[in-house]
Amino acid sequence: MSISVAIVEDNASIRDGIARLLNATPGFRCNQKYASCEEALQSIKEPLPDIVLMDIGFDGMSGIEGVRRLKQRYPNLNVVMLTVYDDNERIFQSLCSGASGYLLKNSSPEVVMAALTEVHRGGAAMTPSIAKKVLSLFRSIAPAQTESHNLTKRETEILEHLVAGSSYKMIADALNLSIETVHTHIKRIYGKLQVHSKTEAVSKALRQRLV
Amino acid sequence: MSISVAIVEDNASIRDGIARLLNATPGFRCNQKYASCEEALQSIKEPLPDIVLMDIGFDGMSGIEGVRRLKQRYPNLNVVMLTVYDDNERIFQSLCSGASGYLLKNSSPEVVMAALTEVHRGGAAMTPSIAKKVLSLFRSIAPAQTESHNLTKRETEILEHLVAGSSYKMIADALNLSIETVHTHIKRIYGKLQVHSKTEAVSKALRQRLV
DNA sequence: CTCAAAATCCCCAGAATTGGGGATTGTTGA
DNA sequence: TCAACAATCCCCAATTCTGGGGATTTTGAG
Repeated sequence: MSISVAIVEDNASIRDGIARLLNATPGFRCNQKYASCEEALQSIKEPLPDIVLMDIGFDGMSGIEGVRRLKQRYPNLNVVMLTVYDDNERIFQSLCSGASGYLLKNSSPEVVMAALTEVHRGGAAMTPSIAKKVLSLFRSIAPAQTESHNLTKRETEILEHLVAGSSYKMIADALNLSIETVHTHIKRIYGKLQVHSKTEAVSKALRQRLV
Repeated sequence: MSISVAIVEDNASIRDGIARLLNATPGFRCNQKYASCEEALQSIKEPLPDIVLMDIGFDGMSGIEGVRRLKQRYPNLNVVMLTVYDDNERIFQSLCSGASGYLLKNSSPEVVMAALTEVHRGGAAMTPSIAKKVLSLFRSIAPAQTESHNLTKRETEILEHLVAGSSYKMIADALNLSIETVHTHIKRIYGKLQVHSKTEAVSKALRQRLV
């Protein structure tokens, strides 16, 4: 079965060009074309396309807002941005809104096709220059280095349950332990993390990526 | 001028295989091979290679620590990880340590060569499955989401104190409120976040970047 | 001004958490 | 082999939370 692609792009000649290209390429097909996000949000429905190719620069709703709403309605839908913008803000917003890829319009048709194939396989695709910026953004927002608290396996396991919001009793049931054992483990966790409550432990665990 | 590549890889046959492959490919050359990070850090010097291909799984210093030190000494050096590991933690640490790419060892030689070319051009390279994880990590550490559970200002403030690990009493003292007021606010927060304990609230707050 | 929402405060009772104490059984590395 | 450590379980008392009820005062938008 070929990969079905929907296009959201306001420029008619670009839109039709891509559609023609897709339909002329074995393994791809395109039978959904939209000139705006509003139109796409209104008209798109089951059966969903495998991938939506989304422009960003629209007059009305931006492509970024479009991705957000599409992903909200169809969380498993793959959306790939195809745009001329390569500024950090748009990249950042697009990816945070759930885009599975970010391609520049100067990419060759082969690169775009390859990217669509990869996304369809469950991967993500970015042109190298975008990837570079993503890594740079990544580092800029990365949290502080995690220090080691050498928690034991059991302690880590219990900490995960704490993060999930479980009570002593729920943890005991889930792990087939007595509540007192859970109590003991948690006391040790508190000692190692230097905290005095579940909330502090959860906060520290999440912030320092212990779980 | 061809792209010069240094290899850091403990398995001799893999190491030599990649070197031979590079030297047999027009546009590439490899005349620096190291079996450990220690060796690489000691022996590598001007003129630097264009790219270092770095394994992760070493007996001594890990490849991640290796990248960190290499980038510390030569900030402009491009390091690309080439490894079998695809867990979030190693990916995260590698990229934060300054790697310009992350490839899996099951990648075809063509893909590796293409990636090296892109990195040499100033881009970054990841296999699609890694890119997917990077985007997922990216979202998980991204700053504040505007999407909210419409907590009021006071409620958000109190939620922050909960995340900091404060008890009702500590919050009351910090904000000059009665404990009962704190109690009331927290009850409302629980309702809005759909949780039933401080731990759950903290976990949700941190995961959804509400604070 | 007026009304709804936000913010403040109070009581109660059952449940949960915290921090002490202690103990036993395996496992494991020196 | 033996000490260190992980993992398991128990008791107690003080404190803290949680989930129900209320209630009043401020504040902000229309």
